[in-house]
Amino acid sequence: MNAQALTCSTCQDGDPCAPCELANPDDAADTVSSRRRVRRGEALFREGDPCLDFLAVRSGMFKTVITGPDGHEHVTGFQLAGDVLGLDGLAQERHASRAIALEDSEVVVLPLHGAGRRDPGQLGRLLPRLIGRELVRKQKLNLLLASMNAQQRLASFLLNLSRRLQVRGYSPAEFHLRMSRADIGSYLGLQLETVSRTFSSLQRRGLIAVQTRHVVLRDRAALLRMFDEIPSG
Amino acid sequence: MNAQALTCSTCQDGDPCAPCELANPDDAADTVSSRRRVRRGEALFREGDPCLDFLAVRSGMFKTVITGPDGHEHVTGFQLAGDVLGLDGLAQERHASRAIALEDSEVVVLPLHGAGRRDPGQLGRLLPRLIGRELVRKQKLNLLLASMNAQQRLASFLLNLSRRLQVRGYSPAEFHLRMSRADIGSYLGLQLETVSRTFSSLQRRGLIAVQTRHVVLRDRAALLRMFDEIPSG
DNA sequence: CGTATGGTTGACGATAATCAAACGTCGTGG
DNA sequence: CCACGACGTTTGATTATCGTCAACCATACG
Repeated sequence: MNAQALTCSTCQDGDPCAPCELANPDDAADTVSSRRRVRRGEALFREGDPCLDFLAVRSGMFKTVITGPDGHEHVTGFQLAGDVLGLDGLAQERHASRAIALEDSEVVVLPLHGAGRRDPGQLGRLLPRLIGRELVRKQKLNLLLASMNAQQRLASFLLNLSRRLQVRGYSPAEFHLRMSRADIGSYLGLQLETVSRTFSSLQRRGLIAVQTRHVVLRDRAALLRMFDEIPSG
Repeated sequence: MNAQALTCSTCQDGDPCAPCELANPDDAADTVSSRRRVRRGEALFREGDPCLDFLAVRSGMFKTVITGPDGHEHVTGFQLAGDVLGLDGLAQERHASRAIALEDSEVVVLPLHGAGRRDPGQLGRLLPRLIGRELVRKQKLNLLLASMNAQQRLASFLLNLSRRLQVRGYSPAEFHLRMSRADIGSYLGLQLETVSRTFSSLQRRGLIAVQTRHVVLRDRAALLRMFDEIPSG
């Protein structure tokens, strides 16, 4: 009944909520151990790599990918500047996913066991909260994958991206997609052709304007209304 | 290419992996603050409830549920004895989901800020690992929801449940489902009719035997082989 | 005994997957 | 500079899977 219960202050719509994790990645760690540049297409880490620290995106954008039992690849998320990467590595102290830069990017390495356990620092205190958010987000993505149609999924994706860009000071109405249709499809559980068709459909209906990777959100209200459907129960 | 990279030692198949979290919930906390009994159908906590501690199942079984933007409910997981509940509440110090007992159950309350921050105790040191696992599990569920068909989803579900029961000393080949077809469907992103049909189909093929909620896994190898499909790429 | 809840099965239709072709863009090398 | 090839995108035609609607059964419970 109470749909609001699940939405945080910046998240009134029905999509996986991912606001800026760390306002300024540099501030988060007491000691920024190091930085690293990653070129477009390169992997920041891979499945099985030891995970002794984790990473915050300073600039650029990443996708995280896991490999299914049949060898098929699946995109589990997209990370913008300020987002934290590699939290799933906490389970085994080995990364469970692969992170690939979608453009030339820079990351900050945040040591997990930094200054010892006595003072976990800002970061240590933040950690449960960060992971909690990640968990909530994945849960919402589960909901999306389990119960939404193609249009709702794509609308959700665009609104989510829009909000995250807005938080970072970019235009929420007009932006450039850094990922391919195949990446979006993998993330949303759709084939790339379906993603393309759904883009076209939303454009015909006047809700957005698309030209390959350039997107304009024309009717945000209508996009939000796509989640008001009558409950099937 | 390397599908093994994602599977832990007790998890060779392609399903969301959820082994026993805490061998003995009583041991985990330095001080078990309290216990609580919950009757079948009752909620242990609800969305928005303050989340100051979290909970481990001592006996029985739970389902966790979130509510979508359209008011539609979605099952996010099932928790057996030893599993931890309420980790998604760490994000906001308020629960993001609702936990409902599928049978008369008992839980242990584990204080988050127990004996102060100086010594977080076993539990404190375990926490990142626990949440990490949860994250990995949700990620695998995402993969399932995004890329598997009905038969694979149900097979995955049954194999997962089987392994978790085995770890707890029950028969991995024959068990009783505590949740309804609707619950399974919600969890797997299928309609309850499809769940029912898929059960029947697996039975016709000789892979399982089902009678309402009683399940026998007849051909585990064949169930596992369902994930060897040729990658579509 | 009757009602309610949950499960099975059938018929049908809709949505998205698949297969296929054509087009645009970008980067490289002739 | 232009030509070529690789890659990504769009669109069409067709198919398959799953969702929807509906009827019917089984079991549990008051």
